[in-house]
Amino acid sequence: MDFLTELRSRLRTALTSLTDSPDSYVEMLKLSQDGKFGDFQANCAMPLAKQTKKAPRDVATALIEKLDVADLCDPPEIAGPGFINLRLRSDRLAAETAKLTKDDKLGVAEVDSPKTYIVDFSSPNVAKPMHVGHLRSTVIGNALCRILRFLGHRVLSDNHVGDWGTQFGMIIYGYKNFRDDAAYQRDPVSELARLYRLVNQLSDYHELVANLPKQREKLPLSEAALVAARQSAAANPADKDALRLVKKSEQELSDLKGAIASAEKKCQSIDENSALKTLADAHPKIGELARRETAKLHAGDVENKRLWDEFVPKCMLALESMYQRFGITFDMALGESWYNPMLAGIVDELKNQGMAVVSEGATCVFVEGNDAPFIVQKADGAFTYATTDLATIRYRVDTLHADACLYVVDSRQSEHFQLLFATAKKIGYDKTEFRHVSFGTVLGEDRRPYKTRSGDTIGLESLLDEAIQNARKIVDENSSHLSEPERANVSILVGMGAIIYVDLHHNRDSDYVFSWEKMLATTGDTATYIQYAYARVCGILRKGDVDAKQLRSAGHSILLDTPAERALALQLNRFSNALGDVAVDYRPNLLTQYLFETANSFASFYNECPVLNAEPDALRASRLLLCDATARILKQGLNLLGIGVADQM
RNA sequence: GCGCCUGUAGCUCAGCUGGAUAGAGCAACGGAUUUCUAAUCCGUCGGUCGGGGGUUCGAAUCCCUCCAGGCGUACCA
Repeated sequence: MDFLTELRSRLRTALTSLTDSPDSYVEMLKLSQDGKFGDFQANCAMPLAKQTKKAPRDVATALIEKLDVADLCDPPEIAGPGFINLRLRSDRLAAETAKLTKDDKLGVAEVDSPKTYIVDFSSPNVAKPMHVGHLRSTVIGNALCRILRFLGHRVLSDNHVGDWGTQFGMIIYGYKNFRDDAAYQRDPVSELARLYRLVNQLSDYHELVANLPKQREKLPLSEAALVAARQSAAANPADKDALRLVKKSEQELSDLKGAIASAEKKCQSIDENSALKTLADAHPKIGELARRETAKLHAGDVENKRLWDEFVPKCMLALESMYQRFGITFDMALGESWYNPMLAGIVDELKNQGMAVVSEGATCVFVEGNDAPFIVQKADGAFTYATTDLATIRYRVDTLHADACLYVVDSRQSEHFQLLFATAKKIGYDKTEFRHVSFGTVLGEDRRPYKTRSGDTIGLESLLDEAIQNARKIVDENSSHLSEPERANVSILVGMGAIIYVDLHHNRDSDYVFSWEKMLATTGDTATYIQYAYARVCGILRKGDVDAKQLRSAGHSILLDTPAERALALQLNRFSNALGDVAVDYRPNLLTQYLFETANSFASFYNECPVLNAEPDALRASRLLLCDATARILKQGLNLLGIGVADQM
């Protein structure tokens, strides 16, 4: 039973005579932060006392009188300034735990009013191989889908792949000019990726070469500005603004120097490579020409459309193999191209309604409070991802009847989503929950975005391979009792689990530092720890030759006479609540935390309470039931995160 | 310039719709195994929650301000 939710509902009833707005007070009933304060604590008497100008302890006393929890808790106690401490009755906790051990859904009730969620995640660019930057979106989005679905919602996962943008023009241009037919026959996707990188690099080169003189001209100006700022600050040491100006000038100068150095380095790498240099010289307008290929594709050019039709399925197939490794399937993968036919209509509508105006040649929506425009059509007539995203909203709400649309996307795009949602609301989509489920960057040990030493982004494929290889070493050290195929299987589970868990266990808002050492640590708060706990439970059930189905249906009672058993039982009953917490603000880290605590409770129990040798039989049966329920919750919980388990490891 | 985010133990991070002595993991140190997997458990050490003001009976949490860092900011997505 979800005791927290039940107790809150009881508290709500008790509060009705004391306040008209019980909601915020009900929330103040939470898990105790310390076992000596009982299992739950209600902190609402103090603020309520302030409102009514009474003594907090008197309010607490009055509240307790109204609070009907005698069937659930020992008599409530008032402590300190007016905390109400609640401790569950052991008989009730035991009875509810017994019920949970027999429940297929492990005490998780389906939500009263299911919603239709569209979860937009992963969304790689088909032109480029997936890299570490796609990891978080993929992993967080998948976890949210599974959790919301388990709670009883209708969930549609959508891979909104980038298959229509500027990058496609680069591929087409590269294919027409630089392709290696043999390589394309052998491995089309790698060849296309190579062509993309090449065109991108050459086009960058020309842009940098064109801009370098301007930047170099700025250098003396920036230096002079710094000197002037320093002089002014020296003349007025107390002037804070002057000091600030010095810092700012220093920053700007250093940024400028950095930009020039980085540009020079990039140009140099081309200049020194005669083959690349020859190509660069032969294609001086490559950037513009690639953009033109995109425009032709969008305009329906037969040849480009044919190439697009040829490339996209190959790319999608390659992506598919990646998702298979994660065990992810999408309900749909409607890429940008799918919305193409609707874009002109969207812009027309915005114009007709007077919401979009032409500014500096581009068609824009201006949202109050934002200086930057939301550009729905560029000066050259091309549509942008803003247009596509509006069309997507229209489809998701009008056709798919979404109650909520989640976008699991990098936090750097927050401004885009703010404008997108504001615009959607303006055109009438004001009943749907739109939510940018944002997340931070994966950093390297140097606190810069995670890259290889040479500065390339790290491919996801090789990252996963490396994780599994590293896991294999650990498995070999620890599991001499397993056969070769078993070890290989466990290595995959441990390696993949490590990557997924590390990502999910951080608060999604924060950046995190990627570290192999921490991730694959065999101790502490890791996937491995939880997987191991699961395997240990399985070991007990296997060794005892326990028929789980029979065990569950035999009608055994649960006995909770030791602290370890009681703590574990309480923890098992929290599963439902933990999942609910995830759904409130789309935070999977609350589930990783719960699972770690559960595995931890089990480990203590395991240490203190013998199971197979327990006597009498009633105690043995009770402990076996706790083991079985623990295993099921750990397995189900990890499964909701996209992480697998093995019975032995 | 404007906007968003971040700053918590030596390290990596939770906690942030205000509540009791600020929590984990790692690292360090000390214990536990004739008993179901020691990839384990128990304990110790460790923090003026970036600084300063304010609101409050009560602030890591809310407000103001300063400092430090990251990101975004008109035709890439």
